Amino acid sequence: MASETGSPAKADEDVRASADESFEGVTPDAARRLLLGAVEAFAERGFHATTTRDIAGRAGMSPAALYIHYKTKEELLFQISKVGHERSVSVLAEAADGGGTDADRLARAVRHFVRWHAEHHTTARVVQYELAALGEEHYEEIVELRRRSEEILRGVLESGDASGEFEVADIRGTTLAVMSLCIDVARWYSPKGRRTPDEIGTLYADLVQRMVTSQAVA
Amino acid sequence: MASETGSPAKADEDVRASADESFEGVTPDAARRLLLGAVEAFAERGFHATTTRDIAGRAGMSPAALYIHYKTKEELLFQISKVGHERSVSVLAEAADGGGTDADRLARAVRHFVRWHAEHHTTARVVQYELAALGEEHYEEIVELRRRSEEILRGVLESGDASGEFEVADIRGTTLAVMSLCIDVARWYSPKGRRTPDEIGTLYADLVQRMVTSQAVA
DNA sequence: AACGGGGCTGAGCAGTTGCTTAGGTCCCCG
DNA sequence: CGGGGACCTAAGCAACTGCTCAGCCCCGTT
Repeated sequence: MASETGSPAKADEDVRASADESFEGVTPDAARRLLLGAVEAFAERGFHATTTRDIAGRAGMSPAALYIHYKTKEELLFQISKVGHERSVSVLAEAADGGGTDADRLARAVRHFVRWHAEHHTTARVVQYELAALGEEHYEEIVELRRRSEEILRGVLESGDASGEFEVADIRGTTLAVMSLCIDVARWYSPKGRRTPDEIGTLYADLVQRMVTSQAVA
Repeated sequence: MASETGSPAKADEDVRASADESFEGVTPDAARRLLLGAVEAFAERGFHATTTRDIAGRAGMSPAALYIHYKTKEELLFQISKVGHERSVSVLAEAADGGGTDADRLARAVRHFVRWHAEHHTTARVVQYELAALGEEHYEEIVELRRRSEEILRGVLESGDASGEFEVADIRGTTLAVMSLCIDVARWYSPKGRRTPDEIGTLYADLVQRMVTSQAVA
């Protein structure tokens, strides 16, 4: 907020810290700066309330420069969504694929997934809450990625349930609930809060663990 | 776990029922129609992507008519947010205040809160995800209401933890998690889905129950 | 019948939006 | 040296935005 006339040399570390290293590979440099500016702006104000002038300004460029690197404003959102989703899916997949019991895999998956949503809450907010602004084709492509993360999680629950390690009455519903829990972190997390991303991840992993474990009957 | 059936299927068969009976008291009629139109539009496209012309159109009126009943578009959002929050807080409070063990109170609270978010998902979506578009003063007022619902839930957890009925390591964190779970229902729920609001409420109440209960040590 | 006022509309204003276009600068290649 | 492509800007267009205003209709009161 309040950086309309900010010095161009300014918040490079700021942007990098809050807005992600996931876009490191994007070239040329100007295209990456535009992406980072867009992530920031979309997360702060939402897609529709963000102007192309704002995005270009954050990247230290004129409004017209945006259209050299991206066809439309929506394509900018799509790139963010795509890269962000790919990143989060791969975080989840890696955690769930590791060895150990199904309980281990589940705990690791939740912890890492949550941690990603907290650490990259700026990107995650855009990724999770601005989907509706995507064009139809782009939307379909993203939905496919989301299906993947749901399937990964469901796979762990099914495996644990089949082996008797878990006791889950409604696997699909529980999967959805766990996803909700993790995703919603991006909505409320603030680096100023009292908990670190890792602490939240650990807490949530524990809560989820309890959700799927059979209870001592009172 | 008293049976609190109430009327069997008091669901209004009106198609508009999805858009809420919470605004029944709003008069005159035109003002209410505008509110309902705004809820629909905001839920579909988001506040910033919705035009005053769209809202007025849904209410069957000319764009200018909106300004007879509301000062700005933002005030429309504020009214929706306020009424919606008041409604959801009162649903939560009523459920948590009822008798029974703390486990009963918690289960009832989650079930009713979730059910509200599913049944009134259109309103809930606006209420929960469009806050950022509110003006500063209005925003503060709404945040206060949200604090209330968090406190109600935390109260139940604290009570159950103190009495030994629950075993919660991190009460604030768990409160937040439960709130997340319930609220996020509004984001993904669709009446076309395979689950009824009541089924989701019951499932979630069970999941939360497990979250706060001490585990059988394997 | 005359009045008055709330409810509503058609027309439109000033400002903003996403995006385009014509032209400039730089640097790499021959 | 000169040509060409990548990159960027200033200026601006057409469309749309939230919102206003003069005036019309309708209805209960006098």
